[in-house]
Amino acid sequence: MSGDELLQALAALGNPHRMRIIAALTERRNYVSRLAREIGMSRPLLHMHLQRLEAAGLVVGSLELSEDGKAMKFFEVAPFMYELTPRTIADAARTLTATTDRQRQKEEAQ
Amino acid sequence: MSGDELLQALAALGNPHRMRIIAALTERRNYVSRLAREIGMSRPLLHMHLQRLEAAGLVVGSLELSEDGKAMKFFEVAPFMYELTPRTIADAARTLTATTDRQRQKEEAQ
DNA sequence: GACATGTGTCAGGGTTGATTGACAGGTGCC
DNA sequence: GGCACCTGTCAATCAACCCTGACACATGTC
Repeated sequence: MSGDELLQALAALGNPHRMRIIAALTERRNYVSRLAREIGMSRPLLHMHLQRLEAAGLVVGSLELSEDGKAMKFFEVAPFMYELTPRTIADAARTLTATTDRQRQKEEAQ
Repeated sequence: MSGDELLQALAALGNPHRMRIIAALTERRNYVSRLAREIGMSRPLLHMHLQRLEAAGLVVGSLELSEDGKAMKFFEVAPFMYELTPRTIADAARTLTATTDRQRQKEEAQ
């Protein structure tokens, strides 16, 4: 596992809304509109958070067609297991390629 | 461990600079100015990141006096161990008290 | 006194993230 | 056609985060 991957996962999990989304999807897979109603979040906002979680590989979504022909995007949690200790963080930091935009700007300016 | 505590730790670790800080302090304890030089970061910026890490309980700092009388703040990593799985995240989410500022604003407005 | 080292903090500006409301498109049903 | 449900995205706004430069204070040395 690369440091960038762990970084993305940690950044995605470090948000109360996204933690609650993981909790909700752990109980059962769900589609966007219903999940938004259940956890009391606007649909565009939930959509954004799900994108971040999916980009981090923590949830997976699949567009399915219900029996009555409606398109419904179902999400479920991806099985993951990260062990966080000073050691694992240090190892991951060594493989970090992610330079911040600010650093990139500086390098390009030279 | 409370959900808020885990949330703060994850938010603190989900940043490349802070991951590198953890990595550097894992090798040896260090004081702020020297650490800033070694990892190529401005001292005020490092100071801010160290504050966040300390607030999350991931590092501990102690103000010591060197032999020549100068005050030096040493930091070292605190031993921690978090196991991240859908289950642990879901459990932590259940004990979350952290409402976002936006939510707090709404509640106060009612 | 000037200089080097260490500490901390502050205001300002730039970038990213969070959030909402409105819009577009699709299907099936009455 | 109108309504109910589903999907997506967009602009605009506000908060949060990130970052720098400059300041103030302390100590020891030349």
